[in-house]
Amino acid sequence: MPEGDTIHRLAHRMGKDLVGRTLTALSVQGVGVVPELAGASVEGVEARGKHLLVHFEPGWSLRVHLGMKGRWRRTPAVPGRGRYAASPASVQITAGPVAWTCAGAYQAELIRTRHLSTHPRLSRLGPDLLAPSPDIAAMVRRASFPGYRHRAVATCIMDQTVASGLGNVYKSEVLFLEGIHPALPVHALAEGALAKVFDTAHRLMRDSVSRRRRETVPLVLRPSPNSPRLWVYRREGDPCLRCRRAVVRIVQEGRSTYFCPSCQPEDPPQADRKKE
DNA sequence: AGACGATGCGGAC
DNA sequence: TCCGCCTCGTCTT
Repeated sequence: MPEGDTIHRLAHRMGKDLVGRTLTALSVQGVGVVPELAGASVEGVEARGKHLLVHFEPGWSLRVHLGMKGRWRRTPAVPGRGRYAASPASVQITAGPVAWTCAGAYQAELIRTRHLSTHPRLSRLGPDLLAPSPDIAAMVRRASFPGYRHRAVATCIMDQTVASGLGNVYKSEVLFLEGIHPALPVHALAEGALAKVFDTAHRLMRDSVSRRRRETVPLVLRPSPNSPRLWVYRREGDPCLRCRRAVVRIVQEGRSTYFCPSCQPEDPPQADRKKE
């Protein structure tokens, strides 16, 4: 489930495995052999939004974006007998006793580390919601750009150039926790509401990374082990965990959004409703 | 066994 | 705003 929390969790695990080690082998689909990388050491593993970066010692970096279907697996390094050789891996990093193998990545490329700051994808990303203390004011500013203010808040907070790392699951969960109807345009929100949305997103995703599990409903509110771990996501027709009213699913720009019509009213009294 | 839908993204319209 | 991606887990026949 690759949203930002998944990628940051992965970067942490991969970093513990690889940082300081020497490459035994590296293959990136569609990329020829880079002679400089033979025997290179891994300097760092980093997540930026939904992008994973692996930095190598002679000034090269690997950038991988999983898209919806990509997956990483940690496997024992078995020389000459890749377990996943049948389905060509997007990426395989082998160092010492372990290999990290990625299948089905949306994008994978090797680039010069010094070119990262001008990379067409990376340079457009909004501040990372999983930074230790994310620049929320900058996110709010980006969401208020002309042309963005009239978009539905749900669509806006998923835009990776506004804030990076948030995906379709947290989109619904965060708006539920903030009591905001997903179809409201950004300009209709109460003062400070958007900043609270991003702050809540930061805390939810940070907790997911540290707990190694994506769950937004606190344990004390879950009577049985089978109780839902998410407030509204993928719970269409099921009772809202707060008010028991049926959760609704709408499609916004081709993506499902789940919300509770009672807890997230379309006409919140606190909203600034001035006409434009 | 087959249908369906999904966590994301960009290109076409 | 819609669709394709050719992948994979889950649900239905």
